[in-house]
Amino acid sequence: MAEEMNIQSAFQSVMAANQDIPPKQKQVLAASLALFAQQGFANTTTKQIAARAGVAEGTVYRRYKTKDELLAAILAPFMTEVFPRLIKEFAQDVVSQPYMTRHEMIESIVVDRMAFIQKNGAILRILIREISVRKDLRSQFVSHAAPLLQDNLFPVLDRLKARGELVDWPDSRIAQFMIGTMLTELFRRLLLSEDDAAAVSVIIEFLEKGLAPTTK
Amino acid sequence: MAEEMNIQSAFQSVMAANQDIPPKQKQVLAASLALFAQQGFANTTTKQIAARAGVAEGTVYRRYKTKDELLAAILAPFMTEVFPRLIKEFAQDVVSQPYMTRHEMIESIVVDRMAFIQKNGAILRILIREISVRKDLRSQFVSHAAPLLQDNLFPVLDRLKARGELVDWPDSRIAQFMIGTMLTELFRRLLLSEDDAAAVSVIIEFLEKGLAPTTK
Amino acid sequence: MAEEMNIQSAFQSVMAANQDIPPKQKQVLAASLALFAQQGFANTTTKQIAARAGVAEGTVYRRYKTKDELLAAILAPFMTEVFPRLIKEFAQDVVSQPYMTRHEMIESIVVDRMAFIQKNGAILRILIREISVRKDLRSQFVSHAAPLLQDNLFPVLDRLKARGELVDWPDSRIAQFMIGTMLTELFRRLLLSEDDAAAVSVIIEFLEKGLAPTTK
Amino acid sequence: MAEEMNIQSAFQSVMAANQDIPPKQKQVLAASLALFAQQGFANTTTKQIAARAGVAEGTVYRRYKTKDELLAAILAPFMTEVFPRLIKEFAQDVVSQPYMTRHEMIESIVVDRMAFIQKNGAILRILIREISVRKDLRSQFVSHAAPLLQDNLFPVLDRLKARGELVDWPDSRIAQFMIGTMLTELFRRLLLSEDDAAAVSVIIEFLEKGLAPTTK
DNA sequence: AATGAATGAGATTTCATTCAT
DNA sequence: GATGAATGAAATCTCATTCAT
Repeated sequence: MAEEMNIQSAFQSVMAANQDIPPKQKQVLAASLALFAQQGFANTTTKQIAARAGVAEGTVYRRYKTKDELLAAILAPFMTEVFPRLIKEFAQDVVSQPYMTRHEMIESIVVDRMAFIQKNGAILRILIREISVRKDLRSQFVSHAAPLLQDNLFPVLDRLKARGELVDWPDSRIAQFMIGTMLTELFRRLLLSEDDAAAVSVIIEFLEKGLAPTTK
Repeated sequence: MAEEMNIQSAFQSVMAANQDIPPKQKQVLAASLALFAQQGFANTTTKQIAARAGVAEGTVYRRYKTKDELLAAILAPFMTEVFPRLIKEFAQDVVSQPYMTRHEMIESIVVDRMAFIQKNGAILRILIREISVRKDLRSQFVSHAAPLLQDNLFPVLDRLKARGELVDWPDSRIAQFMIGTMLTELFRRLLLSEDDAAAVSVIIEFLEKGLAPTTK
Repeated sequence: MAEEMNIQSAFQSVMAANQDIPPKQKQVLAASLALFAQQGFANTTTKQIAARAGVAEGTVYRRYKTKDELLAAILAPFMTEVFPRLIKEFAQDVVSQPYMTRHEMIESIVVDRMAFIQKNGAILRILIREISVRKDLRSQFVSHAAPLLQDNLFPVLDRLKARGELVDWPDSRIAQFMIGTMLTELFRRLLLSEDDAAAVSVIIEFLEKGLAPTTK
Repeated sequence: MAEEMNIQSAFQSVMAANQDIPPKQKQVLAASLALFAQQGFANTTTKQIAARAGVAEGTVYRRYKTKDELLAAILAPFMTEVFPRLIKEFAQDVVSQPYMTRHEMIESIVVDRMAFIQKNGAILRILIREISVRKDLRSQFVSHAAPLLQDNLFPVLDRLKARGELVDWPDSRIAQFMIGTMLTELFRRLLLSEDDAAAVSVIIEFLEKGLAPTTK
């Protein structure tokens, strides 16, 4: 699937969004990303970041004037570029196939999105944790994501519902189950630290059945 | 349902597990719980806890000698008592009804567990967040939860599988989808800050269909 | 003169304005005052303050959350209490003697104000230096001092002018010369580090002659 | 008055004393001067200087190896050249007119010196502030200025005193009042940010009367 | 038991200065 | 010469923890 090629890892995207950055600054960004994901933002010191990046502590502050800006530099391009692109790419794929079945749609979503999640697990972890802790980030995220879903995912769902391919629940609920189920894989891997290649196909089957229309 | 009555809110459980505590210490515990859930453990200062509890900062330390002990005092009883009881109660219910259908089992699980999640969302949030950041807590949790599920949930799943009531996936995967789906509700509510009374029945239907055996 | 007794040293006033302060906090305030006066605010580190006060560095921040607040704690009571009281006390003295001569007025002003300047040289040095460097402090000072002079000093000057006891210059100019001349003594002492007991009488004579009406 | 033409602005003098300086270094010097005067030396960063000068931060250090040298480059020529020349020029004027009256002398001093103060207010502000904070600068200034006044101003004062044109106070006191009164104008302008063309003549009259011999 | 001032280790941040390009 | 990224020492500030009252 050509689309898959388009999905860049969020880390690369963060870097792309921070073009023309001197190499040491990239190291700082990479170190921050790794440490924030591993230990959490609040538990990571700039000293650790500097050590991991192999730079002096002052260097951490050269481009990003506060630790919070460092977090923003990681999350912002993700929310404003990577995430939107991800959703729009999906929409394009789907719109070009008006007579998609539920299976085709879910497979189309899950395969690419799971690849994305696996590549960008680190940033997603940071995002999820910080969203649950910072009100400002939460509303920023909601105001970014809501219209994206509204405009790109929901019309597709509605069309499928109209054709009797999808259960008749509110779109937000269907999205909750789709996204949530994919994210459980992130959590599973955290706990079991094991990789399961079969995960994708199982998730597809689970969603496909779970979201089938109610048969009375 | 009688069982529901048995499910105490985690906070009450925490308090129960900390019996004979002077009132000020209870206030400290309650304040910590609220603040940890809202802002995260690392972002909460003992000063904030003291203020919220209406006590002096020194008082925070009378019973719990470190901030970490405070976290432990909240999470430990939850993991060692509340959580096990929750699962065992479920097992007892189910074991007494050998010919349960998938629907009955899932309903039996979800109704009570969702009530539990809704009551104890605060502690769960703390637990999930801290588990993702502390390796020790993670292995502690895994070594607690794994046998519990192994001993209580998995036999039930196996029996249902044997009777063709349940899809033939590894138990851990089925548990992942059941627990994960229920937890998505926590996250949904965090983002949308809206309560949906219909959530439970939708989740039941979603799981029931999603976990049905593959029909070929 | 009874009034002289009323003039408290600004340091005592700063302390008075910071009543019920634990002794260590007073030491912090006193150390800050001394060091700011000696080395300037920007050249004084909180480490120096802590060392001079004989406390830990954290103690410096217990009551005053920033170094700037420490400066404010010293200057604010001076501007809002000591300085106004100083001017009002003068006004009361003078108002009770409607037929004062220029000599009497100037003597009445200079004697007490010079005592004040000598006692509070340290704070005045800080105030003058910081005023010349911070725009906010400057306008704060102007908006405090201007009405005070307007209401208390200028009417007295006008009355003397009307009686031909005082040169017919704008009040602000007369104030400039009176205050300025007194302050030159501060600067002289800084440079020569010598005390001249005769200063007061010389200043009185200089002002008395300098501010006499123009004889044509 | 021809002399007035001779008085160059201190900035020009500073520049003159730093002849053969590449243009970028001049910009650095000018930026430093402006910023030190506005914000104080300690509150000005080399980054600000570089930005204001329109050069890179490294360039600030090409000629002046430390920030202190930058201050020295501004103040030194002022103290060693501008200031001495100012006083000597005055002396030459006066010596050539042995029968000067007090009015003539004061006018001769004040007119030119006030022009000087107005032109060089920025440097004077820096000088005064730093003198009050640095002991080395203070003694340097005293050892420079004292003999200059001793040799050039004091003989003139003595001659006038001998002729009964001037009050019989110590020369240092008379100098204090003359210089101090002129400097009050600097401070007045800082506070009121208004220019008063009449200032010079009022100051002359004030000094002339204030320094008149005591009449008994 | 409770208080809250004090502590000091350590975190964040600043900035004069250096140095490779 | 000029640049600006990098440095690291030192400054400001935070906060879990202790302790005298």
